[in-house]
Amino acid sequence: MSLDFAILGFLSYHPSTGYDLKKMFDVSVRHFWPADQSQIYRTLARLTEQGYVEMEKVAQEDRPDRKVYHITQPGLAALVNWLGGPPAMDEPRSAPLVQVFFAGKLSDEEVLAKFEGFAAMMRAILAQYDQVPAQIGPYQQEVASPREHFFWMLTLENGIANMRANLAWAESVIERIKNGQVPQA
Amino acid sequence: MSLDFAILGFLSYHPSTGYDLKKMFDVSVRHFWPADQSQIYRTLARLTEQGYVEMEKVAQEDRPDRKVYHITQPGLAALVNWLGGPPAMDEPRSAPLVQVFFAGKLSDEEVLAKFEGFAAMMRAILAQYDQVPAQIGPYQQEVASPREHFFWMLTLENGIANMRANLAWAESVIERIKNGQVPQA
DNA sequence: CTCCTATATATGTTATATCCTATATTGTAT
DNA sequence: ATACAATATAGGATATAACATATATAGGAG
Repeated sequence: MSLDFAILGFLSYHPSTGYDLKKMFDVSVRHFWPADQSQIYRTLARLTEQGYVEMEKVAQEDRPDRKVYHITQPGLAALVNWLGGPPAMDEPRSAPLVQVFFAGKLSDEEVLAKFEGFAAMMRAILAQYDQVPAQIGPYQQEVASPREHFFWMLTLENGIANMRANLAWAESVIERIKNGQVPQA
Repeated sequence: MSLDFAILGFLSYHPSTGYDLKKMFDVSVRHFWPADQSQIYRTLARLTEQGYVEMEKVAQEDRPDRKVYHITQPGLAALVNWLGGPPAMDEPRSAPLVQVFFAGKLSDEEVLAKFEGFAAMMRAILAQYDQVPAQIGPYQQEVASPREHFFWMLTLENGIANMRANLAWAESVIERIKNGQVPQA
């Protein structure tokens, strides 16, 4: 469902092709809503059926025709309705936490390696976040007002805040393992 | 995939029925890996085909037979292999952040209401977390060593740390809205 | 006396998502 | 000379999940 609205959101900035949308996804919302290329095309087809978007073929020499999608009035209404509606709730799914939950099965050495792996992953993600502003820079000028940009940056702030909390947690666990504060079986 | 290992993990404590598993899920890992009842039964069927679990029918008077599943040697090996393997990575999906990303379409009043909704949700989740230790208490005695209990509590710690970071973020946004620090269109 | 909850399992349908592959052409790098 | 990346779209297969419903019985609340 959120994919539908994310696509409508991007189309509300300006008309785009599936290919364009994929690129925009990959530099912006991918960090909290990754989208497969084939999924974008299929969703575009469905949104067309629902009357939320319309398509115009733009012929090109040499390359396949571009199918440029634009949002319709009902589409814009649906988008604003969802945005202004109740806060979206989602069931969190975290495979890493499942590993932690049952990590008592492992030895202290294995657990230490696991948490050091987590910490490394989290640092890598924080490093990726650092590059986001530069990546969305081009789109910012082309597409967004300062107001829109502000909200884009809020999602980044949220990602950073969460990842820092996760890293601090992982580091505290590493400390406890090293200090022998983990109960033995 | 994680559901498979979560089920194997619980069965590694002691044999259980699908019904038992559902109850254990709902008081423990639900906060980071919710599982549908029908999904548990289907996964149990698949794990049986794979030879990771085996089932024994226990006849009961008056009620349907219990199908008690226990983990096999290959199942335990697969579990430990996954736990000790590379850190599980998962693509995060956050519908609320999609709403934030496109929230520039809304008025300041609507945005304020939205973030106050978020903050209320987060406080409710933190309140739920407070009750988790009491909920898993019974299982703790019956099933887990202090070592296992330690790792259970680590997942709770992680949830609390993340949710506090989220709440601080939401509150800081609310402040900025109230102080007129949000750029206008 | 009726309704709800608990115990216990299972299927059908739909939605969603992932992965792989196919098609077609141009430009760039090795 | 050849391979790879970019532009552009799309379908098949598979996996996962969500939601509703079905079966069957006992016990307690109102």
